[in-house]
Formats: sequence, C-alpha cells, structure tokens
Amino acid sequence: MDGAESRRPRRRDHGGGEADQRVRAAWMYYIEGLTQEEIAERLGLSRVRVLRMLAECREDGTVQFRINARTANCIALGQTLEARYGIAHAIVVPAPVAEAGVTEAIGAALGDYLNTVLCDGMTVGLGWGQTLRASLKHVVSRKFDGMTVVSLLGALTRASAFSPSEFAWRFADLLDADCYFLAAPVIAPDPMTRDLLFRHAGIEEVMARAARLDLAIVSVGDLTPESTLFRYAMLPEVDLQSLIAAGAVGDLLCNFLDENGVPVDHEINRRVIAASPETMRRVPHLVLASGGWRKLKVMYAAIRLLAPRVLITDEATAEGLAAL
Amino acid sequence: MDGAESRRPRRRDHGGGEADQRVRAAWMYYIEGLTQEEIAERLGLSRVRVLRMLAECREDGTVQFRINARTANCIALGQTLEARYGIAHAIVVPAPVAEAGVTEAIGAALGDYLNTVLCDGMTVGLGWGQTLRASLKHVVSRKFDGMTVVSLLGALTRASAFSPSEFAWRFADLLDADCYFLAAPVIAPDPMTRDLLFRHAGIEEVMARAARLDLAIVSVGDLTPESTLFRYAMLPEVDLQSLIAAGAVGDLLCNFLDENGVPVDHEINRRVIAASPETMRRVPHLVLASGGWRKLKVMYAAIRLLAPRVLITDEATAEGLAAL
DNA sequence: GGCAATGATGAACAAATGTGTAGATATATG
DNA sequence: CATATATCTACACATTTGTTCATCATTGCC
Repeated sequence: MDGAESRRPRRRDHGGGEADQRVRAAWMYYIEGLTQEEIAERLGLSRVRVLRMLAECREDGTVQFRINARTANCIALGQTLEARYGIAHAIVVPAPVAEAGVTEAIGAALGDYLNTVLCDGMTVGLGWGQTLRASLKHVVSRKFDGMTVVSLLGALTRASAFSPSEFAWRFADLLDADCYFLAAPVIAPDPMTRDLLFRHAGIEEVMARAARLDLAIVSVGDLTPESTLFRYAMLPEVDLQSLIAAGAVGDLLCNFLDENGVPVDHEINRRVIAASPETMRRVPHLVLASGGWRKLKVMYAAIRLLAPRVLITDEATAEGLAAL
Repeated sequence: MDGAESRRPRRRDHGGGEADQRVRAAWMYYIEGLTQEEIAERLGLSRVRVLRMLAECREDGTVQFRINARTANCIALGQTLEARYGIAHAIVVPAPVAEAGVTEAIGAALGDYLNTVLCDGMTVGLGWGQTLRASLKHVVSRKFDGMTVVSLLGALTRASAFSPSEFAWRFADLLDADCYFLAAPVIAPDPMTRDLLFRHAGIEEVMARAARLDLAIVSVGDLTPESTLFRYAMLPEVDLQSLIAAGAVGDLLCNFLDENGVPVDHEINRRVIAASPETMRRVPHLVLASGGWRKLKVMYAAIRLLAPRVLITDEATAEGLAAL
C-alpha cells in the first residue's frame, strides 16, 4: 500500500514532537482502543515503533494501570494487621505469583495510596528500594505548591541503575517539589568519618529537615545474598555473614535490626549515613511498604520499631505477620 | 499434579468468590504482567474465562488506565481557552480518531480530574449524559466522609440503560456518599404541573441542596437527531424542530439555549424539572465536560452562560472554541 | 417431569502483539 | 576523515490475545 513515493516513513506530524506522539499513541491504544496497526497508520510510523512506544509508556509511567478493587481476603488481612499491630491503615495486595512480582504489586498500591495523601506544602522523606522505585510508575504527576522531598539515605558509591538520590530526584520531578539529598556515601568508610560527615553543614541541614517530615515512605531490606544491598555489592559478603552473626534480620534505611527491631551492635551500624530509626519513629505519617517472604522477619522488626501509621504489603507476608 | 479426581476444572480458591478472582486476575495481568494462560492455570480456569474476566474489569472500571501526560498541543489549547474565556482550568484531551471516542476520552479526563478534587464533606451536583457516564470508569472508588451527591435533573419516564438517577446513584455508591434525586420526570407534562411539582416538599429540598453545591459536574447536549435526548425518544421529533425554530442550539440540564447562552422562549423550557442555569452559575466549582463538533455551538453558549471554573473537552472542539 | 429459552463454556480459528536479528543510520572518537 | 559505537528500523517469526460457534448446563414455564 506504500507506493513508490518514499521509502522512509513520513511523519504525519500532528504538530508535536517525539514525546507528543508517544502520548497520542498511548491515548489511542488505551483509551480509544485502536489497534497498534491503526495507530501506526495514523501517525505514519511502523507498527513495531508504536509497539515500542507503548512499552516505553508503560515502563516510564506515562501509562498507568490501577486496580480499583480489593479481594475479600486482602481486606480481612488488612483489618487483622491493623488490630494486631495498632496500624491505622494496612493495605494488602493479592499475593503475586512470581516472587519478582511482589515489588511491582506493592509499588502499585503504594503509588495509589500516595496519590490520595500527597498535598501542597508537604515535606516528604524517602527511603529507597525496588518497591519504592516501582511506585513511581503509579504516582500521578501533578504540580504541588511548596512540596519538599528529602532523601533519607546517603548516595551509592558504585554507580547503579537506581540510587537513592536519583529516586528522590525523580519523585520530586514528578510532583514539582524541591529536593534535598545527603551528599555522602550511604556507608561511610569508618565510624569516625561518619561522625565527621554528620557535622558537615550540608548534611546537618538535610538531617534537620528529616526530623521535621510530614510524611515518610520507607521499606526494609532482607539479609540474604539476593537482597538489593548485596546483589549490587554495596556491602561485601563478609559483612553479610557478620551481620547475621550479630543477630541482624534485615535493614531499615541501612540500619540493621534484630528480630525485635533493635539495631544490632555491629560496626556497620556506626558507619551508616541515613536518618535514624528514632527520627523515623517520630514522623507523624509514616508509610512502610515492603513484602515478600524473605522480608517477613525484618518487616516484623520494623513494625515493632517504627509503629508506622500505614503498612502496605502482600497477602503472603500479611498472613505471616498476622500469624506471628 | 492433576490426577483423575475431577474433570471439571476445580477452583483453586484463594478463599474468595467470583468477584475476588476477577480482581486477582486483573492484578496478575496488569500489575504483574503474567499472560492470560498463566493466570488461567493458576486460578484453575480456562484462558477464555480469564480473557472475559479481564474485559469485564476494563468495562466496569475495576481496571483503570490513565495517561499521565498531555501533548503539547493540548496544553497550549488549554491555555488559550483559559485566557479567552476566563476559565480557571481548561483540560483538553487529544483528538479521538473516531467520533464515538470523544465521550470516552473526555470521560477519562473528567474522571482523572475528579480524583484530584473530590474530598470529604463535599456536596456534588451531577448532570447527565454519555460523557459523565463514561467518567465513572475512571473515578477511583474511595470512602469519603460526609459526601453528598445531588442529581440535578429529574428522572426519565422511559426506562433507559442509563438514567440521571442511576448515574447519581452509581457515583454516590463509588464514593460512599449520600444521594439525592429529583423524584419527578425531567420534562413535566405542562408548565403548570412543573410549577406544582416545584412546590412539592421533596423536590424543594433537593433544589435547595442544589443551590448550595460545592462542586457541580455538567455537560451539554446538541440538537440533532443523533443526540441522546432524541435518540432515546425522550422528546418527540416535533419538539426538536420547534426548538430549532426558536433559535436553540442545544441544552444544558434540559434547558435549551440559543447561541449566546440565553434560554430560548419555548414551552419545553417551562416544563423542565432540573436545576436552573442561574443556580449552576453560582456554584463555586463548576465543571463543564463535553465535546464533539456537533456540540461546538452549545458549548460556546454554555460557557458564556455559566462561566465555568473548569472546562474539559477534546482537541477539535477546543480548536473551534479558540477560533470562535 | 419435560421443554424451550437463556446464558455460560471451551475448542478452533483469526487477529493482534511481542521478539530476535540483521542491516541502516546517526554519533562519537581516534 | 575513516572507523567504532550506539541507536534506530524493518522484517520474519513466535507468542499471546480475541472471536466465533457448536455444545452443554441452568432456569423458568407449562
């Protein structure tokens, strides 16, 4: 059907640029229900190009999916957890089939929740992790007035696909908020350096902000070789072993906790550059979002330690927490 | 793993019933990204069944799609309209390809908008139409405290798939709001009956509520045989002709307006049981959502008459309004 | 109880979507 | 300026999704 007039696909520009076309394609596909081929024709692109644009849109949160319902079991579990742990609002998502799906699912629920609570003038503290990262795809981009975002952890030294600072930055960008980082490594070389850095004016200021948060969003990490912290070799394997030996079951903002939520006595805990658990405990609206069976113990520990106002987790973990 | 114990697929009940499984399927498909076949296997259903469950979820708004961006042109048009008509917030959605897509698209944008403005304790007035109906699929179901919903139009006498009262009811149900209807036909048999009904205690009360709205959502209807009002034969064809003869270009809550937004002098306008344009004009947060080229004139008329705070329309109509 | 009407179901087919790969084109680099 | 590198494109193929239709269960009705 394409005569001899041109071999390169011409763009039937509607007036917009690249990004514009992506949005148009997403709209036609998800709202209007056209097929990718129809869209390709209308936009003057190849079908594969449209396919990839749509994938990008899903990937970067331009297209968002929301499930506007909960299963009976999830509601029941949420209520059990609220009663059992004195949590104001426990959100439980259906058990993901694949283990890898847990972060996506909890991230989705977290994003949805944030859409309902964020508002002008808030100061929001952010932890870090796959789960929080996944939530970005579900947060509605809006222009808030006077919103401030504070990263609660130092930066990674190793370059990574996704660092605490980048997460905070993207979050702030989405909501048109000011953004503050801790300009220091998350694990200092030694306790002395940590103490020194804590007295640095820039870091002191961010820590002061962290002490005045309206809302904080944190998750926990487990202590298995599969956890993000170790997979990306942010900590060497030896530390993992000695942390376990010291009784740690996981971390909250890189503070390693034992099964009752008490920070363990270990050198690493004296090298961490991040908001302290006590600071977090005082945040009026604290959201803890994490899940997966590996994290059950540390979830329990973090709940005891933090007494969060909101808990977001998956069905399996919720069952575990309800049974403990 | 499936012995000879049964030939009908057993349900691996996670504990829930029909609806529960739909929600689970939606999570697995849209959030986790499993294929329909994988879901079918896990839930112990046929793939076709899963396919249908997912379609239902899309249909009834259990699954919602959101496009989290707007094209440059739409943004620009929105700004033009805001300046041109003194509208606080003009939202323009990309031009749908198919004419039928307009209501869906505007409904989607309306739903998204409502999600950001609805809050506890509001009293919300509702008009009626395909567009408003479509928005239901995009409104996030939440439990609001002390929300009240008021239908601004009388009921249909002919049974229809979708009446003003049913719309208000579904809207209220979604948000856990109290719901008030006008228990009277939208077009009274004659002006005298109308006046009589207006003095009826129940109707008077609802009208009084309509005069104290925080937010109202209305759309307009055109005066062609394709318009909902005539397609469902709520008015006979003869009235259509005489209304046009009287200079009407469309209706706002069944009040028929001329091209400058002035209600025409016609008997029908003295028989309407609905909130009056003047009442609407005084609503502090008035949202007008409509589009499609047929409605251009009546849109213009309604904007002049109402001076709405928010306008939601499609790209083509926005172009028209900007050019007028 | 028997019998149509209605609605649900899944097998088979048709259509659409997604992926790997090889070649083309831009962009950086010596 | 040639070459290396990354990025984009299109084709062919694999997989997934959607539709149709004959069949089977269920319901209301005589």
